Amino acid sequence: MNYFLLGQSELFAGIEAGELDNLLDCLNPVKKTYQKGEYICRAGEPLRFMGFVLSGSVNIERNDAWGNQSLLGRVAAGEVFGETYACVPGEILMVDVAAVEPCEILFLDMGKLLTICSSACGFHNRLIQNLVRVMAAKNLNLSRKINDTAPKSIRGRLLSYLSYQVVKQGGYKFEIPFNRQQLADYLGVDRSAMSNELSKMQREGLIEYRRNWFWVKGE
Amino acid sequence: MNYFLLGQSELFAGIEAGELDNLLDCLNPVKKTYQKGEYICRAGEPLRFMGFVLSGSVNIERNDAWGNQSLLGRVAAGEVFGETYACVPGEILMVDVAAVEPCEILFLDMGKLLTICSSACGFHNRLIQNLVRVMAAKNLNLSRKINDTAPKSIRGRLLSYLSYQVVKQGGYKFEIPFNRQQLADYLGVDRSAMSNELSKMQREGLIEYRRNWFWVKGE
DNA sequence: TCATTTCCGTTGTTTTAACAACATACATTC
DNA sequence: GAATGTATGTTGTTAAAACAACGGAAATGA
Repeated sequence: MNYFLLGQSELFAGIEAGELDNLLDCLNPVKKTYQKGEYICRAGEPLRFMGFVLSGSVNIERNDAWGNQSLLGRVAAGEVFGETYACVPGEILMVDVAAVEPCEILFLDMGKLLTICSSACGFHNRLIQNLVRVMAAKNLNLSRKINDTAPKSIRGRLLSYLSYQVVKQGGYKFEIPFNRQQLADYLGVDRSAMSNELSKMQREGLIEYRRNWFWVKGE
Repeated sequence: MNYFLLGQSELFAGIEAGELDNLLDCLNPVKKTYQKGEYICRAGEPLRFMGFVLSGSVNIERNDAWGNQSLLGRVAAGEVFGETYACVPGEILMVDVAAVEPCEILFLDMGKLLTICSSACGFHNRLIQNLVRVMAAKNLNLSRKINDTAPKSIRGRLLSYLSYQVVKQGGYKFEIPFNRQQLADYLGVDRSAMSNELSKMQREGLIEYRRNWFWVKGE
């Protein structure tokens, strides 16, 4: 097990390496590996475990009955997915989870995780607090996506997304983690129309960009 | 304090009346009252406490700089709001919280809530598990809103919303909790255009409706 | 019951984004 | 470095939603 990654992760933050063994014994996780492009979970299935990405990264996607795809987010190594569904018994997955690259996933039983196991593993409490923070952060990401898609115009959505990137990345020049098609999916707009709008915004001097690098011009 | 409501709520579910006193002593909550239309929290503020609605109900709204309003949801008595923000120190509110009617709010300190207080209040663990489930449920609601606004067409959004109501309310005839303007805000579309689309769908025999009552016709 | 207000549906116009099709730039591989 | 494939940008057309304005129905309150 990669203890360094675990220690670095949000979920296991603040738990000492010595305690991790106890904790993992208590949680009894299952490790699985996946190929690039392989589906880890499919919409419609129930989910009893939460997933912790040990290596690689996964996409959270929604593919509706008519073939429209919407990229909801990406989960990198050290991050988790499915914790929400795993908390609500009987709830079925609304999204697909797919491996972007080869990856290893650690599946954690939510029932065991939420049950304090007497004194055997002293850091169990800490784990739960971390989980709550992780869920809160994820919640905020969802809220952010809602904000970014709330404006009716493509420009409004782009400005919402880019403004937040300025704050998040702490500067007016930054790199975004999406290509055009993915950004368009995230914002719920047509790619070419979005490219068009980006061009206009650049001509008007609002922004400059080159591939994935953006420069938002002042206030 | 209304112990009956507390016992009925998700957050305090499974905690006996006798234990509630200990628990509340430990949490040391603050109670405030608000008038109809009054803002309980404003976007841009940080939030150190989570809110528990003792009576009345509140709207979660987003009002952007250009005056566009988007209704994100409603929180009724016995439900909570702001728990996400309260979990992430330094995070500022992206939304406004407004009283729909006169209401009483109990503010709970998240720091105290997440810290297990030795053996004094035995149901503290239960409270935390409840909180996690509440956050998960809220998370799913956000996901649902994202799903409902993912389709590009008004009809697609309506079908997404109505299909879920069928599942949620367990039947093809149901009442929705929004008026037309609020539903349009929730779906992120124009009210009159939505009315128009509803008419079309009724003419085509997909649905029937009368005010807030809807009847979704078959599969 | 009447007056007032709020809510809902309809229509026509305008704006905007989706869509399709193509051109160009970039990256990758051999 | 040539060839291929992928990503991005551009343009014109079409479809759809936003918008504005209004009429009528239903709820509300005196």
